[in-house]
Amino acid sequence: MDPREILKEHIAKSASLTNDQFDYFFSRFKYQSFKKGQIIIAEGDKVECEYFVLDGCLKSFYINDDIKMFILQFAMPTWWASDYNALYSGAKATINLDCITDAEVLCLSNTDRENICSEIHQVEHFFRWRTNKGYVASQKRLLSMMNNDVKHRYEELMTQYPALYNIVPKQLIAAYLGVSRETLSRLSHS
Amino acid sequence: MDPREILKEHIAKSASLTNDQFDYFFSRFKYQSFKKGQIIIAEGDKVECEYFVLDGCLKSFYINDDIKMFILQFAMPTWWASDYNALYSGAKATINLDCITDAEVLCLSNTDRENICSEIHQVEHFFRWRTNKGYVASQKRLLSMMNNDVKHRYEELMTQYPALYNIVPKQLIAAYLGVSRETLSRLSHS
DNA sequence: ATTCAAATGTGATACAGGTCACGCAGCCAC
DNA sequence: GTGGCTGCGTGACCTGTATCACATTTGAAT
Repeated sequence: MDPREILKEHIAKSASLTNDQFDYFFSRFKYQSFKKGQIIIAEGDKVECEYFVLDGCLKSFYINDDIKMFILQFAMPTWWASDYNALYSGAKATINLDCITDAEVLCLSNTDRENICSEIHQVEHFFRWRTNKGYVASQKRLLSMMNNDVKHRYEELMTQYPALYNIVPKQLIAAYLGVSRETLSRLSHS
Repeated sequence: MDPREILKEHIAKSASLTNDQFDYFFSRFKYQSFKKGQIIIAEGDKVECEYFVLDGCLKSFYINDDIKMFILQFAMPTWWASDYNALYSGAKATINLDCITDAEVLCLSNTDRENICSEIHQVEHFFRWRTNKGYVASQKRLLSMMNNDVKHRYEELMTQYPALYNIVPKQLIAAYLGVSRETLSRLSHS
């Protein structure tokens, strides 16, 4: 399916745009493709864009002072990713974004998003709903982190996103669950 | 300061409404006051509203099967609170909301919010930005949970919201940080 | 002022998960 | 092929935090 159709179908789930409105909206996106391992946003960068995944898998993550990685999000097709704190506030990136597999994305700048949001009410509606969903998901994950043990969280993740099992190295799954790779390994084999 | 002015000032930070628009917006809110300990949303309830805090302090929390409490949010004046998952999806509440102190709130129904959002573009803009901020804050807290130890998280919380120290029992602070009250107690005294 | 319940402090013990160390298997480059 | 890199499994040991138990303080209600 071509990028235009993927985005159109995605938007249609929560907002109704006329064809002209959608064309205008779509024209603000820039198609980009990346190779496995390529870095899209690095800590310290100025962040100008957010990314809509068409194909492949990205990860957004934080690296702490002990060089330990914590994964915020695996971004699969039709997911959005960026360092939203940096994007909205204009601060330098603290979050990294890179490619777990080869990937194709549509890229939308913060400026363009804000402009379209104020020009087209339904586009603003769409972004409100998208962020709502993200907010609710983030709270759920926070609760799960506090409430459930590693095994439970692992099974939860695998049930919800079975595709990850084949695509994503176990190390990264561990970094998402917030445990060491050793502990995760011991879980699966006992 | 009266409720109308508190809300007006709050909105003005991220959206510009005409006086007429604001009057219409404000007219959708219902003033309510609660006593310390009163329950606003209980698990299993149908959730119709979200709440804008004028005065006092609320907490939203989850109780797991072992009857352990996890606090999602302390809601201070000008903060919003509800079980947003239930509110948006129509599902029964899984989150509870109650009053740590006597409290005054403005209550807005989901239906009214959606109607005003579609009637007044700037109101939709406001709610998009509010949720953005919540989303970013929630991600920050998730990272802090994964990355920092209890002591660090405690100091972070006290630095950011020193008012909590006097208002909120330590037990509840522990439930927010995701540790036992005993561990938190030992921290402060060593 | 007295009483009772809730909140807090503190000791002893148990255990999940972290850390360090090592070995092995797969895979790409040359 | 062979060297080197990355990912994965596993053993031994250590540490932070939970849990249970009980003492003490605080604060609200009468």
